[in-house]
Amino acid sequence: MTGAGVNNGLIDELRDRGLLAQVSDEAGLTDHLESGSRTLYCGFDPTADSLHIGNLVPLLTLRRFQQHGHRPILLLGGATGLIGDPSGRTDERSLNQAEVVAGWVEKIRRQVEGLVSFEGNNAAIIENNLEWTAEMDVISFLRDIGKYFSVNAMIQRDSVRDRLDRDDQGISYTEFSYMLLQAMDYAELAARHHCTLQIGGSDQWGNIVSGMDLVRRKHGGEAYALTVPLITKADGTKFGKTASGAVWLSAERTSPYSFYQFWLNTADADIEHFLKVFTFLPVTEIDALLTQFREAPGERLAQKTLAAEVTRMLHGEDALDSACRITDALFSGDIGSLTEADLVQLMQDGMDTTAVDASVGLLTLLADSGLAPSRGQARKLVASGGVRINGVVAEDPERELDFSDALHGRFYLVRRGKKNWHLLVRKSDAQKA
RNA sequence: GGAGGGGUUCCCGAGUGGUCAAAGGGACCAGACUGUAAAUCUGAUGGCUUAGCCUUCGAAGGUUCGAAUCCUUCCCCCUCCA
Repeated sequence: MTGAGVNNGLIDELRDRGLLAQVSDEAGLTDHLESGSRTLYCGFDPTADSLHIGNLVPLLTLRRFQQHGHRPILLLGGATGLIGDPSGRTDERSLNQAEVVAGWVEKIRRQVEGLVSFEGNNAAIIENNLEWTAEMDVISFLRDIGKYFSVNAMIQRDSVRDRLDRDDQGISYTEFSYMLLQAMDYAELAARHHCTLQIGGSDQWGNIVSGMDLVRRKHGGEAYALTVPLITKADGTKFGKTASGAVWLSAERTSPYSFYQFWLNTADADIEHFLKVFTFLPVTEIDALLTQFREAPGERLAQKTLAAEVTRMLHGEDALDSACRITDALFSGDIGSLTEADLVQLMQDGMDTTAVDASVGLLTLLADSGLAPSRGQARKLVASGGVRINGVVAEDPERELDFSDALHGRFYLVRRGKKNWHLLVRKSDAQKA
């Protein structure tokens, strides 16, 4: 990764992995990439304090470019995040406070730092577009940037036209201007770092092309655009969502265990696709793995490999170990074999935990822990046999959990359905642990 | 501006005075089967101190023993004409 040599065949590899949605000039870009170490960028707007797994696709694509000898720039949208990208949105966004967005930028910065290398000749760079937009005055913006854009062309963009065509939604001038800001980023990075390629999700095509045009017009420079597909699932449901919401990259929002479980639950129909997109295993190795997997699908070797690879990459070896440990403990079916240390470990490894002083009613616990939406629902859940305490189906909804029959005298492992767990621990011991 | 149509529980959508916490479908949840998969089958899906009670059908009032259903005003959406 640190070498000067540039590997060829990157574009072909991206295509093999299903990572190529659109390219502005494939032959030209291929030559460009194979004739030297280039600089490319991808922008990430802070819309929350963490990125989610949808962002992983362009993020890992940057990493692939870096492995092929190119220099990636991670552009954090400290400015664009204040405006709101209309792409793919059917409604106007509400604006976030500037201080809040600035805080998000910092958190996201720390997140992306682990995914690309900052060593060597093609060390990654992190930029924040607030740097060159915050001080810009309106007149300069309109004269130096705005002059290059035709409103006639802008309103033809899908992201804008979708909103203009709607009867119930318009688009504000604020969001309409978004593509100018993004285009300006490309031009700025071209000037600062000789950046010649912007990548992004396929919904970004319009914005990226705008930037490419601006670079060419303003600087007469070389500029390319490439997008990766939005990830879809074979069953048509939205990728990246679970019952408890989006899957985040931050360990605070989505624990490494939950993250591991998300990948482990990948459908057979999606597994090849996901292995190619989300791991760095060579395609030949993935093919061999799939052959083995298809001989014994029940072993779910492919899912386990995917989950391990991605979890290790994002959260590290230790987090992967603990995720595997929790998984083994919970799904081996033998709760009674867990040692006290194992249970303490579960708690430390991020399992949802409630600590109480003495005793708590089962319904109250189910409702308060979020395992059930309400006491009434909890009651029905118990009636349908969907709740287990320490591995045993709970039959009495009025049951009091008073630790008389707790694991090691202080733990209750409560399970809803197959995959939803909650740990109840006696409070004095929770502090000690 | 004129003429019509409409806003129902997470979504779509039935319901035109009591038998309505509201058909049906989807989604989601649980159970069975399985591989912590898919498909399939079964059940559940407003809240609660759950054989009962309380709160919901755009909003606020009103009629009535009783309203999602009738009346009044208001808000919002759609279609056609100008």
